[in-house]
Amino acid sequence: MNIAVVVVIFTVRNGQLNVLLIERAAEPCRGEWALPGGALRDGESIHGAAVRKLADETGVSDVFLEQLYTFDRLGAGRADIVVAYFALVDVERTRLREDLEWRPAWHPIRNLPPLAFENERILALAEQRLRNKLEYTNVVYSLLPERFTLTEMQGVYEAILGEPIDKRNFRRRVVGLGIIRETGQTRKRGAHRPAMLYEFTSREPVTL
Amino acid sequence: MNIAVVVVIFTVRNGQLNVLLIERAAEPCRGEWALPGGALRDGESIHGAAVRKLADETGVSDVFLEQLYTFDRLGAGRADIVVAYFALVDVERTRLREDLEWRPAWHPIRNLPPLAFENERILALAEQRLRNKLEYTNVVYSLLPERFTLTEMQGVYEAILGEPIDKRNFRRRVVGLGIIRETGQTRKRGAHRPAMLYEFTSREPVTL
DNA sequence: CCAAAAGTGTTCTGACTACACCCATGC
DNA sequence: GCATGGGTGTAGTCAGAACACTTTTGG
Repeated sequence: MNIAVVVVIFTVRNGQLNVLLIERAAEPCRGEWALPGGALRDGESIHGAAVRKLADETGVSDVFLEQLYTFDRLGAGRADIVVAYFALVDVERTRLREDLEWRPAWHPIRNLPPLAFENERILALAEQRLRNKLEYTNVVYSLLPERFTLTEMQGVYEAILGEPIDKRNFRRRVVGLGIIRETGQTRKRGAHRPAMLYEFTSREPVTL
Repeated sequence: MNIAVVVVIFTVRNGQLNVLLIERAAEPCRGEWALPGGALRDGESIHGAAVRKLADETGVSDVFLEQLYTFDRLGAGRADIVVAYFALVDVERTRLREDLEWRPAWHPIRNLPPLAFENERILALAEQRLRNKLEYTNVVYSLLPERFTLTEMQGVYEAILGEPIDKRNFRRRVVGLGIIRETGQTRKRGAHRPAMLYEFTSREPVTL
């Protein structure tokens, strides 16, 4: 039996939800795009393999990473069983590999190229799970830098949910839930009024 | 790589949440109890294996069955990877095998024997998932017969959530959500007023 | 003075909670 | 007539949704 791990790595970039894909340089499906992944190494746990893959592709490791679902018989893939994980990263912290052979690149989830190995199924499930988790957990911490403005945070929610949110209701909710707190510092950016900087009260996943 | 499937089969019996366990007749862990499961057969999908295991042990097949989580390195088990499923059955429809070698039996979840292969971890996750699903899906359909009284349905909720529920609020909620409808028929049982029989509007899992 | 983003309150509605009594039946 | 479970209504509270204007800043 052949087991592989794939990782759906999400980020928010330019106000859009993006996912990391890799252009396959080898057969099968050369030239198509696919989620980063690969076989388990000897003695490696599945979670360990997901952590490794994530770090390989983005250089980050202390982020939200969770098992998503286990598939079998995906397309014409080599693996019989594929354990999918999903991760959330702040795009500013990532350094993508500049590999000629296996090019990684961010793709807006609303405008994907054709994918290999039925990766669409995995992505659809991951996106749905992400949307759900936004509502009842603090996972958004993993998509933002240490300090951020409420407007930036709201932008992340809007990018993922795909619809505008009322500013005042949003502020009330997130502050009221206690997932963030004021730092007391402000940031000026361009010709704007300075904005209060916030931080997360917890950088571990918490169910609200 | 060695892959196994296990199935957490829940039912409600005597007002308590129960799970189906099997006493192991073979090494390793002979004499301990464990969740039903086993290796994948040749050419079988993981979902197919879960369906087969469920049918083997209970005789039912048209019930709620969903993938739960994928574990690795569980205890001293034979399999490297264990894909866990969970199922909900109406105890009245089941026929347990009367096997001398592999005795299956219902166990109240609040009073379990020692389990093999860290099956406690799987059970804890399954129970939590079940409680969550009760709140936002109609999965309870799979724990009740075709026709039932509201009191019976409420008893199932109370058994799973482990706390009493107000009768009037419960009725308002489930009827208001539209997950059940009146059949127009009533049932008399003992020295009681006849009770309206209800049925589920859908016997497929539905997210509310 | 203008453009751009930050910040701020109130009202309405629907959902959930808590709570107590009468009814139909079989024995 | 009594024990058993079936059935019903109301008031209070809270969370979420809708909604528009003023402030600070840099250019």
